[in-house]
Amino acid sequence: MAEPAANSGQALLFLTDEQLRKGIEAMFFAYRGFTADPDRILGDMEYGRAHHRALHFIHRSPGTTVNNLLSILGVTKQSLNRVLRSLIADDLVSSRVGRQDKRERHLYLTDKGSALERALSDAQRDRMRSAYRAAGPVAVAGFRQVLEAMMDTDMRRQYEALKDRPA
Amino acid sequence: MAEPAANSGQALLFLTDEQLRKGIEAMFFAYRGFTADPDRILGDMEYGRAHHRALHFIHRSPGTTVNNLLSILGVTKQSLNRVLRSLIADDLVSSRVGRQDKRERHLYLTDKGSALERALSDAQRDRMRSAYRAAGPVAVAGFRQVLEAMMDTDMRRQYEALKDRPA
DNA sequence: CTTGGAATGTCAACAAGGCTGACGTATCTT
DNA sequence: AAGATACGTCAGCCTTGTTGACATTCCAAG
Repeated sequence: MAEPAANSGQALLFLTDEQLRKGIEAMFFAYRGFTADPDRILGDMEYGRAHHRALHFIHRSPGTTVNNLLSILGVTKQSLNRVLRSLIADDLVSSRVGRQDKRERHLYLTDKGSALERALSDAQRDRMRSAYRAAGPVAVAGFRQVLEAMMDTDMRRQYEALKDRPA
Repeated sequence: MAEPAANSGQALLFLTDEQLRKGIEAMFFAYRGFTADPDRILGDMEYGRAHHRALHFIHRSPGTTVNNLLSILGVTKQSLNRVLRSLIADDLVSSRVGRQDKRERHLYLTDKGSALERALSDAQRDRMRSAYRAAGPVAVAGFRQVLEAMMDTDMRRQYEALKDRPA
């Protein structure tokens, strides 16, 4: 067990290795569910989960730059570039040269890209909604609290920056 | 917004698209943190996340068969086989032909395998523990509830089967 | 007892999507 | 004019997913 009996030994049972292991396995199985629906939709096309992530965050922050997206997704530019190239080639994403800084490319979803993004996020949201509904508002608050505490500080900053955006 | 105003319009604010989106993004960023520490350890070796998963579940269910592991991990047997082959070659896992059914291979961790499994799960547990501690027991209960509701039914069965195992 | 089907596991080859390294180009900043 | 920054791209590697083909073993029907 992880905790010494020094801590008045009663309120800390949720920190036992056993409880932590259950949390770890719950994370593993739940994440599979979390990605399953969009993956199913994408499986029929030439795209994958990486494309979904790019579409999601471009949707969230229209006009974002490549560098910005890079730091949110936490991948290398070569990796992102491969994805973006195909999205742009297929007219799901448009890339516009920056007005102030012409080195930057600002990314936007096209109508076609918005449609796919919506289909994917609808599927994912449906599952999330039914999980939320089943668990109830108190559980949901706890869910978010634990997840936020689990992030790296850098990621949490990215997350917080997006969190309370208008829409 | 997702919910019609029909539902007495007050207790269901946690089911708005906005709230669901935050949950989705929290899942994304938290999962990165969740895997970051073991990944860092594995990055220095010739192994990856797939090896970690195999070690974890063999540790959990010593003597499990390949087929069993397959259904837990949700990958094809060919994919798992590659991982197992290297783990066996490096003497982290031992594979014994079944006594009753000689088609089956029963999998066990060697001492070396146990040591690596422990190192990886220690790292992951440390992060989980500090997240749990930061969020508190009520939040943790909610966390688990939502995750369980998010799983596919098949996965939930796998999860439940492991959940209350002795050790 | 034999034979065919089902189940288990292995090997081979391919694709997606990460990674590093190196380089070119345009643009901004000093 | 020089250096830094933003972006794109080529080449090559690794992990980890996929399908297809095949060997072994078990079991049940004839």
